Amino acid sequence: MTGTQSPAEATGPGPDHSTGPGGHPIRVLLAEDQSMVREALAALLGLEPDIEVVAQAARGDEVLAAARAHDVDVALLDIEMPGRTGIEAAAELRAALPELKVVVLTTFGRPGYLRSAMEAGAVAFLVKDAPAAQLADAVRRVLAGERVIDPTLAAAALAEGANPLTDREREILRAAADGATNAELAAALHLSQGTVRNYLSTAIQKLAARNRAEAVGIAREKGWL
Amino acid sequence: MTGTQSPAEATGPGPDHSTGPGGHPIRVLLAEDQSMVREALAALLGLEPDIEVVAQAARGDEVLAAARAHDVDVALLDIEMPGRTGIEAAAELRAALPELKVVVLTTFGRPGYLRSAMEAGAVAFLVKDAPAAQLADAVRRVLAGERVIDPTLAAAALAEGANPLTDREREILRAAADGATNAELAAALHLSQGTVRNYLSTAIQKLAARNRAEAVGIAREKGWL
DNA sequence: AGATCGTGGTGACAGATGTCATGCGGGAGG
DNA sequence: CCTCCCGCATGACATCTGTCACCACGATCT
Repeated sequence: MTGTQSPAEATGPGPDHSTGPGGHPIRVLLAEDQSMVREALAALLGLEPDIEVVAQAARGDEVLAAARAHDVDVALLDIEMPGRTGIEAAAELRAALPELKVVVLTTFGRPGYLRSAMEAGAVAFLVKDAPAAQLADAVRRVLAGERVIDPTLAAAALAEGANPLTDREREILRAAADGATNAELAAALHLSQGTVRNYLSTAIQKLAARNRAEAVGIAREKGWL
Repeated sequence: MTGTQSPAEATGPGPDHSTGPGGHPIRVLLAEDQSMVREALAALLGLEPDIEVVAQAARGDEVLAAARAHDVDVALLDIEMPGRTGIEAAAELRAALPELKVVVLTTFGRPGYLRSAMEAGAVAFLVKDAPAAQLADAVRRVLAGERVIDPTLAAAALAEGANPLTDREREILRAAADGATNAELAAALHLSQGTVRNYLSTAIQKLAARNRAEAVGIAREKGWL
């Protein structure tokens, strides 16, 4: 199925070839920090006659400007990016360009991510280990007004329930993630050591962990960090 | 801000690297667990007239069989894969098919990974946030007998020095990574609790960490885990 | 033969961590 | 109004963790 020609550059002068649903090719913004992956995805989408990658971003904080500059129909956002996460960028896009359809694309199918993405205004959520064909498919479907979400993940997200951690607990757990001691956490967050230990203790119990390290692992896995 | 210049393509008056050993297109095996990324990379390589992706693998333990079945010239291996890491798969390939050129491709430019990859017989080491053009380029160059390594990373790998941890220390640190307690580690590894603590203590000191959590983080970052 | 190193162990000790009871003040909601 | 919950704090207590000294065996190297 890789019998296509046209090695034209993705960001190059787009000749109007075959038409998409709206009459013009679908204009896509692709945001992903790893260039090799980003350009590979662009190549993949470039094989579709009705899709055109008109802009690329390597950082979350470049997304909004790029979307504005290129009159984009659909934005494909990776979550893990420097500058701003794809989720934050999605929220920004929704505020500034409500017409734009946002697809969140991620390595980790964490239920908490799905939840946050939907709350940030995304209309599709794809994991990178889904078949590649789903990517172009999702682009077309969101433009048609559909939402695209892996049903398994959706079920998992509902089953998990919401994040049980309070803001403070999450903040402290995040700060503790890289091995800081209680004293350092207390200093960094302007709290007493006892308070830090209390928050950590309740977080550990809420997550059914046996110590802070496991708590960090669980929270991370569920996308609650 | 990846200013990729020199998009020189194979049709130009360059060196004679437009075909594989027998005059046929270069036969490539692509191993990467995330289908979307794998198929996207395949699409990218498919744009090159002298390269053909003849086999794909989604798991490390499928690599050898796939390479054998398709008479492959170059194997492109991701490191993080289920079943077997790309590094382990590289060692396996060198033992079974010494002619085959192995390119290791990874998300994380950890010096320890580079070192392990080279020891496992890889002849090229690419990070996924390098420009996409380097991928096809590396494939051609390894087939021509060159080694392809990012000089910055090579310098970092030399500067880091070798992994200071003994086998046992690494094993215990790895087991401790997800929050197990000393008692659990002792039980799992058939050691006494005191021994576990001794090993952990020396590992913490070797890595200049302040506790096991930080030690795990440092070891992971350097690719020593 | 002696020195070194990795592995495995013990005992002791200080300090870090996790738990619990308890207190206070403020905001949200019945 | 009163209660519940969150943020913040303290003190006390038990356990876990990290460090240190010291021992023993086998392999390796000089």
